[in-house]
Amino acid sequence: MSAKVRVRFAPSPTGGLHLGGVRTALFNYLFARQNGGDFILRVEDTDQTRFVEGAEAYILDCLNWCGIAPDEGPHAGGEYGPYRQSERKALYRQYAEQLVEQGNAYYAFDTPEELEQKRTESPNFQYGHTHRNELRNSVFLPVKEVQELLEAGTPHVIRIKMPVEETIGFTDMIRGRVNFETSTVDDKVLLKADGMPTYHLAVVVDDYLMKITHAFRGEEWLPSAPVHLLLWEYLGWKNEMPQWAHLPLILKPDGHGKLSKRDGDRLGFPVYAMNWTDPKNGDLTQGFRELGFLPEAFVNLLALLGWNNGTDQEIFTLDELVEQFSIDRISKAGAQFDFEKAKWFNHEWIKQTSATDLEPLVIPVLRAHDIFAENHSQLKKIIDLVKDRCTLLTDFYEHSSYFFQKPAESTIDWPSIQPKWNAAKTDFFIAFIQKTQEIESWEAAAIEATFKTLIAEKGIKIGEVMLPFRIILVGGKFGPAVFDIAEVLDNQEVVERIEFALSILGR
RNA sequence: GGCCCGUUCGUCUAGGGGUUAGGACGUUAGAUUUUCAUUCUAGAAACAGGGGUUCGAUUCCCCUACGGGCUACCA
Repeated sequence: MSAKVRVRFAPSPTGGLHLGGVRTALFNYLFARQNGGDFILRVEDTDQTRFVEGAEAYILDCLNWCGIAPDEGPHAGGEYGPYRQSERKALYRQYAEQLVEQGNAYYAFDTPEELEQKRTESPNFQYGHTHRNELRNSVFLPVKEVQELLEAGTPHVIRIKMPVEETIGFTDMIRGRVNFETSTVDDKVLLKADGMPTYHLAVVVDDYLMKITHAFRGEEWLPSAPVHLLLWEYLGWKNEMPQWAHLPLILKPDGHGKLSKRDGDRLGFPVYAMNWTDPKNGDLTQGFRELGFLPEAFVNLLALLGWNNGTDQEIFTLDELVEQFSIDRISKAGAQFDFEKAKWFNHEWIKQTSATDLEPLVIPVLRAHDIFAENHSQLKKIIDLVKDRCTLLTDFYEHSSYFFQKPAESTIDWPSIQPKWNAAKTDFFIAFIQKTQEIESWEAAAIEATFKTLIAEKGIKIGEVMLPFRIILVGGKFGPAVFDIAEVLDNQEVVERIEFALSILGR
């Protein structure tokens, strides 16, 4: 009864990994870790027409980036493999045949075109008890004819035979009791004509074979639960059925409906965890990672989309989530995704991450703009100086580029200093250049003291030269404390920037 | 259309038979920052509607409305 907890994340390798997918994986991971269980990755690639090259490796990369790598899967092996359903193809047929023998399923020879025809004729057409006695299947056709069709190798599927007038239900860990009338559900295909199982058969067989104890999946699966329920029962595995939790959907930020990749494109935010390039047309879709999100922040914001710990705490580390996660605090209603809030999470995480931890992530951001910061202690100082103003990792470029590159003449905010410029100011800065040579220890406090002493000597107001000084150093009205900037820039660089400005202002 | 799930500020949510219905994002206003951002303080902002049950419902029940999901040989 107290079997080891085993959960699985079972994506289809059909493209980029969506926010909702990562959240499902995350909840699986949290639950497994919390209970000392196993977290399995199972690749549901039963639809050959939708298979996309590279998607599986990409999914794994995403999980690794998030820090929620599975224990078992095609990448890591395990006792319950193979972990790709395409490689398990041979396994499924016997179960489908068993169901046919038991009378819980049947062969159907109708072609997709025939069914399409039916559906256009009557919009509410369902392949179920109301129609199955008029279609080409082993329920309706004489035994002999069925045999002939089978022997002739006629393409066919196996469909579940939904019972009439039965109420079937289960207790969802999030929603409580959910009941269905079996007559309202159609006879789902279990085994396709190509011999591959559909999701319905595969999920039940594999969850059983892989000894899954708890199954997390999106709410969109709730309507097909009765099919799965029946399968567990017909296959004789009812007592081993996992407990289910149907997670609330992640919705579009505007209007309503499930969040999709298109919404991200339309509204200007990522939906995939990492960059994804469609191998068919080469289209690149930007991911959270490349946009400048920290994995800790990404995981944090996903966890809070539909879950909270009942307090005001919003910032959680993965370890804290593992410790505090609980299914009964998952909300029932769908959550609209809010990119502004997502950015807030990232900002918080950047602020609380040390310069040492940030450095390896900032280096590539700068390198993308041909800035090669080789002085590590200087770079860390810069990171500490500007990280409070960076919402995304990529913001480090615009907030620190002036440390590495002299502001270009064309970008300097001359209008803010030129109109009030005068000989006294020129005189002051020339004198300041001299004074900087006497500063023994080039630190913000010493620079400031020298600056202020000189102001007193020259009898000018500090307000008249502070802003010009800043603009001379960084090019505009922005940035951290000006003497901190001067310290990081170093003596010679400060002098050069002042001399350059004077050469323009003195004209 | 049918079936299923859901409904507290614009958004994410806490709460729960009697509360000034709390927090966060965003927003507004002030303060600090001799720059900008950060930060701080304050403000506006919600229980979908109707019936019950009850001394009392936002909270429990029912109905309606609205929203969402599913209704493929896709997952």
